[in-house]
Amino acid sequence: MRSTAEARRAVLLDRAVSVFARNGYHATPVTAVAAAAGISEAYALRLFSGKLGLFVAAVEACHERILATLEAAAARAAGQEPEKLLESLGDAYAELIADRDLLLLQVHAQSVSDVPEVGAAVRAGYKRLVHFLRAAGAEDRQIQHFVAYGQLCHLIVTAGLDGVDESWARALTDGMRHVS
Amino acid sequence: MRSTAEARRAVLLDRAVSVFARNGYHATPVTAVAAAAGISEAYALRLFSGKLGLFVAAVEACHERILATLEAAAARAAGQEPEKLLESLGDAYAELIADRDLLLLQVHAQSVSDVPEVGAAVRAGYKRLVHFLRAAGAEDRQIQHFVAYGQLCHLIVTAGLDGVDESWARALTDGMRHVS
DNA sequence: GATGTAAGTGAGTGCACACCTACACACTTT
DNA sequence: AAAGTGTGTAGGTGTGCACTCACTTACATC
Repeated sequence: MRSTAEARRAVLLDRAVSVFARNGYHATPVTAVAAAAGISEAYALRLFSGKLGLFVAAVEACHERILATLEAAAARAAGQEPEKLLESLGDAYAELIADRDLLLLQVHAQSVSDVPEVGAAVRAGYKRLVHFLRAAGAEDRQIQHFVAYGQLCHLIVTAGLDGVDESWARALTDGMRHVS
Repeated sequence: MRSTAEARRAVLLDRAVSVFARNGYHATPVTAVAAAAGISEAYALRLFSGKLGLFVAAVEACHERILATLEAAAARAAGQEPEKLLESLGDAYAELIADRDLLLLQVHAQSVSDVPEVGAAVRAGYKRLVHFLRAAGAEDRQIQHFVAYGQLCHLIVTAGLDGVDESWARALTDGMRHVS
């Protein structure tokens, strides 16, 4: 027993987020994820009972990490009025543009939402996000605004707009604070 | 000669938008698109020199149709002040939630943007959109807002949020005007 | 009616990939 | 030391799919 299955699952998930983020669900073979985690394809499949299970778990892990980021930012900016807090959270989300992985995976998950299990996971993620923002004191209108601009972040990352130095691209990226 | 190649290409493209919209690039076999257009797979492949060419052409057709929709809305609301005009355009875009196809394909295209040809097509689409909105008199800040909420439409459609009758989902869909 | 050309297809070919089965190893328990 | 249990893998199987090629029609031109 080199390791426990639970521990393997954890590192496999971590790698899965990155690898799936690169090419999406259908375009990444399980071998790629398994190789990144240093285990065999067969074992990876068995640890999550199939490719779909692995992907869904990766999406959930992605949500987990995003929520954690936002919670950390909220804790850091505690005590501010809701307006300022929301802005801090927005900045925190925009910071993820640098990571790319988490935002990319969100987009890939969205595009596979027609698979019931994935769609459910995506909805669950946004449900949690909305609940979190409400608990932070945000109005529904502000939440909608937050999510809309979050989606804009996704576009910026997937289309690589932050690497385009043209006026039209800057119209979309301006004000989206991130260390580029 | 039942038909000209050009005519075939047109109907094939039309079907391709719908069929690719359903399951995305990697998950839809060319046979499905060809069948929907009533021609053989071999011929479909040859008409667009490969699956990738077909997909990119479909994405471009999608942009074409969206721009046409917006231009029509702009013509309808001509003479209004920019504020009102932008609102009309936003409504027009939200109407597409009913169609689903055009918005779904946008998301799928985004998720395959790591393929250079697709990424270029996606960027070209947004470039045209920004130029159009500028010509309509919109400020960059308004354009960014327009696109952000457009992305929110994409989320609503792909995740099927307009079919979820829960409070958190309504926080995201409220005010997005569309005939549901 | 012979020749040319463009439209259109059926039947492959090869490959990538998800999943399975049988087996091997490590470590524990009695 | 024998048996049991959980970790891990090598290799095989079947299938789905993009792409090719040889071939057949439909029409045009002379």
